[in-house]
Amino acid sequence: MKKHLTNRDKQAQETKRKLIESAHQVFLQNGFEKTTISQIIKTAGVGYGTAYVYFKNKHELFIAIMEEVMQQFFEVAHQKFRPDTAAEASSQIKNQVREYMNLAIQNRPIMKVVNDAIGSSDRIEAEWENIRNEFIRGITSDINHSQEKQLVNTEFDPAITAKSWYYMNEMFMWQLVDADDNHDNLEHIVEQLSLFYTSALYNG
Amino acid sequence: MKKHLTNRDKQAQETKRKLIESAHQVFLQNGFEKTTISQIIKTAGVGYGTAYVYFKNKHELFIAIMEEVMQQFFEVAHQKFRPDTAAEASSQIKNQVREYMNLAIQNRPIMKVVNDAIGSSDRIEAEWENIRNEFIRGITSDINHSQEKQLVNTEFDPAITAKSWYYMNEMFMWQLVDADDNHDNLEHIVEQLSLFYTSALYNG
DNA sequence: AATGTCAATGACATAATGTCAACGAAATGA
DNA sequence: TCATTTCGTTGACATTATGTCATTGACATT
Repeated sequence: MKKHLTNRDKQAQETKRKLIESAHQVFLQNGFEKTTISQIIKTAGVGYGTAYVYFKNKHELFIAIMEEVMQQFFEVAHQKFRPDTAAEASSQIKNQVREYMNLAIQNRPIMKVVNDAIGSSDRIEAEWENIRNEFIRGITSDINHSQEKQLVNTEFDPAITAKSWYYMNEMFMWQLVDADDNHDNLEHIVEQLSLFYTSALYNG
Repeated sequence: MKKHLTNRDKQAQETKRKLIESAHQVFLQNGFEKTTISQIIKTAGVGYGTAYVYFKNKHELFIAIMEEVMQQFFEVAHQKFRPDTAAEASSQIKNQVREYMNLAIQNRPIMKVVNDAIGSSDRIEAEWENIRNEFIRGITSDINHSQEKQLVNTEFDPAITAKSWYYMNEMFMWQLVDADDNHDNLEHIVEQLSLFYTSALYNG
């Protein structure tokens, strides 16, 4: 049974911190694939085996780095919206899309690496899948409520419609992350995506 | 200057064919990542270096295998539709979606590997990007025509709308490829996707 | 002070890639 | 027919990365 943090414990924490920080730096510089454990431990100034004391492999190390951004996405995902009119829906949807895209753009460097990493590792892809499902769950619930309020036609299957809508957004998000010149057309994309969605569900 | 195929040439052709065939088999069995050159050449019964005579690396070898399926997708992509009424549009869209999904399902084993491979290789991703762009180009042109015929509101940006619509479809396609139990709900998905799209664009 | 614990280490075994000098059978031509 | 050239084929090699593990020694405990 341990009571207080010993110096040894602090030292260990510090080593882990150095590893994460160095990994972050190296991942941003070289991308996911090209980054090696050797580069990371060299930057951190620790021995090779040390990395494996704290992380099972490169993927787990990267997931530790992803966590911060992931958290931000979860927060956006949890913002439910409960419009009472079609006009309200339109405006709220537009805001949520804008937040989602801005979040990605503001974290562009790390999001680029995340994009790499998703392709390279089932483990990391599963991690992103969590975010995706969180969004889809939220949207599904939103559609259900809108249907109960007679704002949306009940012939729409909430789960499938939610997926469709989320996928549209995610693909554009990755595209914004990739490109470097999207400050001008971001708002246009937000408008068009929202128009598509609200035209389908909240008109008619 | 060569005139006729020498025996040597035929032998070389045969070696290349054996490599492609063996690679196909091994890729289906082990997926893209886990397949190694050693496994392929062992199955083909040729020497290690031989693989590198015909293919720069594993990726290029896989692209040779993808080509057949790619061709089929290009064919579906090139089917333009030019509806004169909203009802016609709805029915034609539904058919095209169904064809796209069926094509993927019928080639499920290799499409699973393609999905792996896209994540693992920029070269292969670029190859798939060609198909994607071909679809998007076609859809964009379709929307333009529908707008000229006053079937679709001109506030829709054809390029962005086309991308949104295509992305929706592609994501569901990959999902159908992944899962094994989609014979029952395929038609439901087709209905819902088409409903989403036609509700947004062709209703008013 | 003696003993136990555990963070840290780097050499090793393993595995995959891409290259290349050399082999030898087929093609050429005299 | 035989000598010479061409070129498809080969596997050993150098290279590079991964994950493991026995060992070490500084720190904690008694």
